[in-house]
Amino acid sequence: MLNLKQIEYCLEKIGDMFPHAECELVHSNPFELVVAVALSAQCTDALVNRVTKTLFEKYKRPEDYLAVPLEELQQDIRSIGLYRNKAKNIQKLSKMIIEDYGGEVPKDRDELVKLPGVGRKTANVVVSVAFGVPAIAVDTHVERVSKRLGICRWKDSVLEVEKTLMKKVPKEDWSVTHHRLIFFGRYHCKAQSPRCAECPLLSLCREGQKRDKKGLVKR
DNA sequence: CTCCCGATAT
DNA sequence: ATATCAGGAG
Repeated sequence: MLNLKQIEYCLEKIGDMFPHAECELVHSNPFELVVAVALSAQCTDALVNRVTKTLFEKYKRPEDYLAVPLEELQQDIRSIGLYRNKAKNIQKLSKMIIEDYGGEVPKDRDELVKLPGVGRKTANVVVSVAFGVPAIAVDTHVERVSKRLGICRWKDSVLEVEKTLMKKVPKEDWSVTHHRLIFFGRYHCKAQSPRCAECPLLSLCREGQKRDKKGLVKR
């Protein structure tokens, strides 16, 4: 496990690698962001953006998602995967935003979580990106990177990973750090072939010690 | 824990 | 062929 100094060193180096890390889900208002993040579960941002490019031309407001049959919305997002659950969630969430929140996306995370298809991770992304509230959304990348480096323990739940990061990182840096960890995981410390040979953190990375130059686990 | 699921990289 | 992708719900 890394101590605070080592964690700060890691985050500084990652910041050098990805100084401009930010949300890559294309959106132009909070409602579009909610939809985009809800669609992004177990799917790449690139694929979500490909679909929302046309989706957001057809569906502007929550009412628009309720104006079509479920099957039509399913087809419109089919290439995303998990499309039956996601289509149902988006219609229900649209209905709730109209009926319970006056047509506006709630700015409170505990309210966002009440929306179907919106869990803690998605809610953290929305408050952070759309409303500027400090938050650390722990997705697959943040979890993997934190565990490989030794910022947290392998057995930790995503909630425990989030708590650890919130404790180790100053609150004003939560959102930037969160995006930098995502970029580091997405483009460098990748799940299948991490680029350990060109990693400035190799010497203190416990997972890196177990891997060869190609980032493959040694036998 | 399982299920949902198509697209893409390896 | 298999692993992975800005997870969430039952």
